Amino acid sequence: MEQKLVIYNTITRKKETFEALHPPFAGIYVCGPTVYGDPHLGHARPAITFDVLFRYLDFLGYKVRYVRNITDVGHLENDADEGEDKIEKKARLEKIEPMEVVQYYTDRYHLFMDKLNVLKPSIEPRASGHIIEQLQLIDKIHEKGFAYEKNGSVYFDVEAYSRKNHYGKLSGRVLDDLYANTRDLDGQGEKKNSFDFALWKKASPEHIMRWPSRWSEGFPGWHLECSVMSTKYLGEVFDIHGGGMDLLFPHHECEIAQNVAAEGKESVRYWMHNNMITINGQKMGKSLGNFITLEELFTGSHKVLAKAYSPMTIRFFILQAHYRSTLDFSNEALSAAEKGFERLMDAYKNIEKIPVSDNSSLNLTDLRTKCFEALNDDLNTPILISHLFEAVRIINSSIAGNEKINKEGIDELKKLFGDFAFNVMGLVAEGSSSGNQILSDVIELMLNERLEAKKRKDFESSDRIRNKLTALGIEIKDTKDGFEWKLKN
RNA sequence: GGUCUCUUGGCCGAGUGGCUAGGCAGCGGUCUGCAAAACCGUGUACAGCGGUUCGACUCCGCUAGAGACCUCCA
Repeated sequence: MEQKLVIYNTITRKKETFEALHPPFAGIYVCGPTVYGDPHLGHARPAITFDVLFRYLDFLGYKVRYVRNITDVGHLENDADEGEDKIEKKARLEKIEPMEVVQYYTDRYHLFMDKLNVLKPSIEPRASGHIIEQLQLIDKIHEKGFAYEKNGSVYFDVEAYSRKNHYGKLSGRVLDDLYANTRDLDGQGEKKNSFDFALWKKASPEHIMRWPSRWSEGFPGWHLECSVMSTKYLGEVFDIHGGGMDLLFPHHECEIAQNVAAEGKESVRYWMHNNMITINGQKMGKSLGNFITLEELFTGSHKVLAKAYSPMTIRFFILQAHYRSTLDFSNEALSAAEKGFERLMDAYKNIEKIPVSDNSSLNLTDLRTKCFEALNDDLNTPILISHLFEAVRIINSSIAGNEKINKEGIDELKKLFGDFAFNVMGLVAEGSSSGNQILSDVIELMLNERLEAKKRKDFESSDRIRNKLTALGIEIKDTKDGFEWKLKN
C-alpha cells in the first residue's frame, strides 16, 4: 500500500496521515464503559468504531496493542465533584457489594460485545487495579505545583496550569469562557475555582470503596485513571486515543492537563472521537432515559422496537454511517439495514454459483483499490460498503449471465469479502440454516413434496405448502431445477 | 447565555467547485404456473435568501430550524 491511512485528529481539527510512533507497533487507548448499567446502543458505537480501527491497523500489518479500560471506581453520580459514586449507588440500591455490581455489568458488557463480534482488546485494565499508580500521578502533579489539597481531597489547579498551558485546547475552550459559563453548583466549596477537578476525594463515612493515601482514606477522581492506564501500557507518548464525543470535555481535556502537568508533554498523538447515536434527533443517553439496551434490541423487548434486530444488523447499521456523523435510530433505518445486510451476505454465499468464464469483463483490482481508499480516508465504512454492493451487483449479474468472470475474478471477489466485510468490518454471516438436522430434513421433505406437486401442475397443493412454510418463517426461493430455503430469524 | 456542529430525493446515509454514491421503499420491464429472489430501466435531492465564480449542493454572509458540549453520559 503506497497510500496511507488518514485519520481526523480532533485536537488539530484536521485529517492527518497516520504515522505510528514506533512502527510496526501501534498503540490505541479507548475509554471503555463505567460498569453500573446494562450496555446500550450508545456503547456499541465506540466499541465497533474502534474495533474496526483495531482490525484495520492489524490488517495493514501493524502490531497493535489496544487498551480499553473498565471504569469501576471514581465516576461520580453528578459533578462539581460531589455526589455518590455511580457504582456505589447501584450497589446500595440493590443491597450488594460494589464489586458485585462491577463484576455483573462487566460480564454483561463482554457478553454483548461478543455478540457484536467486537474483538477483545489486548489489555482491559480496571481503575480499581491502578490506585497506586494514580496516587503516584497525583504526587507528581502536586510536586509540580498544579494541585492543592483541601480537607483530605486533592484538586487540580486549572488556573495555575493555564498560566503556561492551554486548558481547553482539545475541546476548543478558553478559560475566560469557563469563568463566565461554568454553572454554579453546590458543593464546590473546597475548590478554588468551579472548573477545578478532583484528583483524590476523601471518602465520606458511608462510602465503601476507599483506599488509604497520605491525603486521606478516599478514592481517585474519574479523569485520573485514563491518564495512568494509557501511559502505563502504551508509553508516555502513544499513538491513538479514542472515545465518544461526549467525553471530549471535561474528561479528555482533563486527561491532557494531567499528563502535561506531570510530564510536561502531551501523551496522545491522534485523538479520535465517534459521534452519538440519536433517537428522534436526540442523543441516546442515561440522563434522558431514552436509551435502548443491546439486550432489548436483540430480543425486541423495548416498546419503541417494531421487532428484534440481530447483532449483525446493529453492527451493519452502525457501519453504514461514518463514525463522526450522528446516526439516528429508527425502525425504518434498522430494517433497511437488516435487508441490505442480508443482500450482502446472500451474494457472498452465491459466489459459488457463478459460472466460470475464460475471460473477464470486469476489472476487480480497481474495486479493491477503491475499498482501501475508502478505509484510508478516515475509516469511511459507508463508502466501503457501497463498493461491496458493487461487488454484489457483479456477483448477481454474473449468475444472471449479464457479466462474464473468470476464475481469478471469482477468487478476487471472495477475497474482497473476506478482507473487507469479514476481516476489517467484522461482519459475520448469521445462521440461516436451522442448526437442527431433523428439522432441516423435514423441511426438505416438505419442499420435495411441493416440487412433485409442481411437476404435476398441482399448484394448489404446491402453493399451500409454500404458504404454510412461509408462515412458519421459512423463506423459499425457487430455482431452475429445485429450491432454496432458509429460516428467517 | 457561551462554544461548536448539522440541515441532502419517501426513509437512512456518503460525497464533491463542473463528472452515477450506496442501501431500503416505490414505479415499469425480464424471468416464473403464480410468487419470492435476481437482473435491466426509472427519481431535474442537496433548508431559504443574497454574494464570490465561466460554473456552487459543495466557498462566504445573513435568515430559519435541529442538535451537541458547557453537569454524569459512549
